[in-house]
Amino acid sequence: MNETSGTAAAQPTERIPAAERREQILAAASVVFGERGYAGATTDQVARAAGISQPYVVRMFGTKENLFLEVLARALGRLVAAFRQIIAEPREHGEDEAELLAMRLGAAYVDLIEDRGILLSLMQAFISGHNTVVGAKARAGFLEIYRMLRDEAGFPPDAIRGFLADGMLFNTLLAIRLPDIFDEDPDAEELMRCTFRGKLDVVLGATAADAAEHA
Amino acid sequence: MNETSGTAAAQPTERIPAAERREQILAAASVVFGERGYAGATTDQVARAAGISQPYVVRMFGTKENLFLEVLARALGRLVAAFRQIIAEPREHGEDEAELLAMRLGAAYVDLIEDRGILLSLMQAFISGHNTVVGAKARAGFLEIYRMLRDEAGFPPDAIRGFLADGMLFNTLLAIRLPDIFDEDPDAEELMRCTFRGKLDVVLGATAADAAEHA
DNA sequence: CTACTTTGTAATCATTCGATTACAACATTC
DNA sequence: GAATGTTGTAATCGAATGATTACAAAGTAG
Repeated sequence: MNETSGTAAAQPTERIPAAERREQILAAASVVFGERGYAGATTDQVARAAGISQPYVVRMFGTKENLFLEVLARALGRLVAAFRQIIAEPREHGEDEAELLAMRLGAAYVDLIEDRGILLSLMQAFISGHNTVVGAKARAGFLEIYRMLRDEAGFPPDAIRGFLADGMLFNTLLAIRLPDIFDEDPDAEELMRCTFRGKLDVVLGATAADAAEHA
Repeated sequence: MNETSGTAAAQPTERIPAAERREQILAAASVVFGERGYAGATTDQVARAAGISQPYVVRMFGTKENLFLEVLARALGRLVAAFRQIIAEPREHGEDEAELLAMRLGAAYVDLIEDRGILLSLMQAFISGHNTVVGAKARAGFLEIYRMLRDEAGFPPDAIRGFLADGMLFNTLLAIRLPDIFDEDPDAEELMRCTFRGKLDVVLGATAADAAEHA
């Protein structure tokens, strides 16, 4: 259960209320699961990212699967909350009302990348459909988003499809780490630019900050 | 290295030329990796799906990582071949020429689901960007598709984004196994229908055949 | 028939990893 | 200042898994 500890100082670990520690672990687990997937991540990696010992992670969440389910629920909660806030905002009615709302929701979605791990762990859950329990939660979560777009945002079917499709492409380009090869292949940046338009700076800012954090 | 063997008869395993056996393993691995991901799949599961022993899989491909890389290359090859064939087809020029080509490519993409595992293992590779060697191949593969749409199909940026986005949503709904809950939640079918339009029958046919095969 | 190559498996090894146990340090209450 | 609860870790266990080894059976060449 070892792993070469990074340069981060291994302080004697201060005592912290369980609720607060819980959120720390969930935040760390979001990043780790988002990067490596459910099966690819280890509880030890999560523990190290959270600055605590591996047994503590397991005891607090029972099982690794349970931890992942909570990460998924947390990510879904953040996403839904962000969307609902946009939808609830007062907006003037017009012919392009739906289009404007879609733009705002899209911007909110892109901004979610700042909360490192949210979108990636969501995506990791989405492709775990084969897993009985994780898959069920992922399907339910996806449908919740669908219903929100349909009922609360009032999107017509084509708008829903277009919005979800853009989101999945966003997630994929994020997961595949296209910015990592901007130097080697200019097409990588071109594809990112053609996908994100003006919002590319936000994405690059977040991924660059993450890369620096990793170094 | 055990696992409850299915009802499939465990024949004494006939001797088969290495090249043929190799393709069998790759086909089986496509399905297994597509369902469970790179980290989630085991070489033993691949071996059982191919009807041979686990050591043989490892010896033929060296490592699990190598096997996954070959699965990825094979999937990418099939996709590129299918696209190139459509692009090479003679077509009359008109104002909606690009749109028609996009429709045909989209149909070809959906049809790829028949070759079980191709699209899912591709998607699994796309979200493995964190893995150094797999991630590099996945990025290169994605960019190859991008270049094909841009240079060979002659798509404008917006068409590329739309096409790729639809494809990623397709992959995601496929991976999340939405058809599994058509009975429980009618919204699941509604979302599938809003995404695939007329092509839903093709998708359902393929996934149903796969489900029956699993039973 | 004998030697050699190809195709395949059984047995097993070393590692990894999730989980458990036992215990320690700190805080709180009475 | 005991007693009790909270927060945390070290040590370790058992199962899973990728990989290796040794071996067998079938084909092929001479």
